[in-house]
Amino acid sequence: MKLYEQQELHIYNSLSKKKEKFTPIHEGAIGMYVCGPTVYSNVHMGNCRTFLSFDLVFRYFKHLGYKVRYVRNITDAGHLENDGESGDDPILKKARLERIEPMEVVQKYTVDFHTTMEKFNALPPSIEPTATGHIIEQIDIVKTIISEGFAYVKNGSVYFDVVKFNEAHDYGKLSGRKLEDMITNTRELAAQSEKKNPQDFALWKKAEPQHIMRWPSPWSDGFPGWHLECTAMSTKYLGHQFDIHGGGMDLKFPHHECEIAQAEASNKQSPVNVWMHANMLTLNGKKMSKSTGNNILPNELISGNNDILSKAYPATVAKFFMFQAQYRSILDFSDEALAASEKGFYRLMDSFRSIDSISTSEKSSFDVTSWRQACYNAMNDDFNSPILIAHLFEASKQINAFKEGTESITEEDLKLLQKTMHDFLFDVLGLVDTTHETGDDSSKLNGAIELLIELRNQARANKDFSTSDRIRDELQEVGIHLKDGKEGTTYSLN
RNA sequence: GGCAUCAUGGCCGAGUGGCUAGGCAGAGGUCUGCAAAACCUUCUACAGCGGUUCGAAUCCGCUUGAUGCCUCCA
Repeated sequence: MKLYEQQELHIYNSLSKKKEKFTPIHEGAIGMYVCGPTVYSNVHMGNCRTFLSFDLVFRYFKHLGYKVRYVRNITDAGHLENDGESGDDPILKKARLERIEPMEVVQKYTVDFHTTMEKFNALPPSIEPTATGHIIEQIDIVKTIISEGFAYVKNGSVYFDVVKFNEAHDYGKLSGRKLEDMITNTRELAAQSEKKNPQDFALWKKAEPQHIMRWPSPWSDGFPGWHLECTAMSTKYLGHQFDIHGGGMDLKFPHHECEIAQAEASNKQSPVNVWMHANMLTLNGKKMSKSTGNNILPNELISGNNDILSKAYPATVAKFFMFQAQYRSILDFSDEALAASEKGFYRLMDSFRSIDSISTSEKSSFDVTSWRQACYNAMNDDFNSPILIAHLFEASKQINAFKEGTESITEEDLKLLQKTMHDFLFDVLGLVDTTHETGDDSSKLNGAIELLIELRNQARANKDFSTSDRIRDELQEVGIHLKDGKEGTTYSLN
């Protein structure tokens, strides 16, 4: 029996604005699409939060025993800085700036994205398609939408006719907007427009002569509109209708609204059962943003080389910090909050590691089975990782009590406790126990410190406290902290 | 301006119509040669004003404030 048959998962659906019981279209298998990055600059922590939120979702599905096809695209063309009217492609802009090929820009930041995701111990998706690799599929969809009567050609560009679409469909159902309101509240158009209505969006754009990213099409040499790639690639790899589509909250409108319109116009059916939106990571109370510069990069976090944080933090600590908030809540990134999470994280890891030293009893005074189900209940309730983490801390407290002997546990229960903690800490949350990373160098260091600890303890036994304190204090100065416990002295770095 | 969302204790953050969230910090204690660490115990709450209800921080309305989207961003 698969785990998912025992656990009832509920997911908040942005489309219905409710938590719904989750049932995949095909039993035991899930198709999930998540909007990936536009690769014209380094991903910042805000971008990472979204991808880590969906990494949690992916990991939990897998943990439950589902077969998951997780598609996350790389946008390497077609994403204009405004509305597909007169804007620049940020990739082209960057290429001009750095005097390199657009595809060199794409390559550079795709690699950065991948190494960053690895640092956060995020699993790679099952398929990671690129927009430029699916031009033919995108052209096909444009053709279909034109033949269905929901798009028009103007000067070699093709636009989606939102007003026409809205006559038979509901444009705005995802983001809770009404087309009439949008038309009423339209801002003044700055330039002459090829569009019938400002709400229309580009499916295909004719390239200006200097625009070097271009592909032939029936309408012009040009490039696809931004919203189109996700429709093309999700349809190709997941079908006309699939289980989950995710992305950042900021993509809800217009991007995801347009995706729905494109899919309904070309396939005559709503493409996605459950829409999930991860909320923003803010800095100084404002959304992290590439364009305004209000952001912090993963490397700046890990190296400590930044003006925002007082010290360097491991990637996994930042991940733990983010999972202490639910993915649908806005989370503010601050030194104070991160430091608080870091202490808790190490405490949790320490207690997990100490499970091995617990001696077991005939009887358990702690109900491991119901605690374990409480952990699942937390995740089953729309991936509520903060509640899950609260339960893990509760286990941590119990572990200490087992060691003290104030509570007891059987061998069988202890094994279940250990397995459950391991499953959630490492498989589901995808955390990394940084204190376990020891190479050859550190084992040499370890030997040296062990010797100093021994010398210090001898001095203490001889009541030669000036020597013992000197060892302790001078090690402290170089960043080695000695900790005297009941079972001897241990140490921690920095 | 339009449409949304949110407002919880010193800080970060869950949750809920009546029952302890959790973490960090603070306070007290255990341990210790001292200190640190570790562990135990513990205080402070639900923006304001009305309403519904036996009962609301939780539901409804208004006010105030913040944020997001409406133009590129996860």
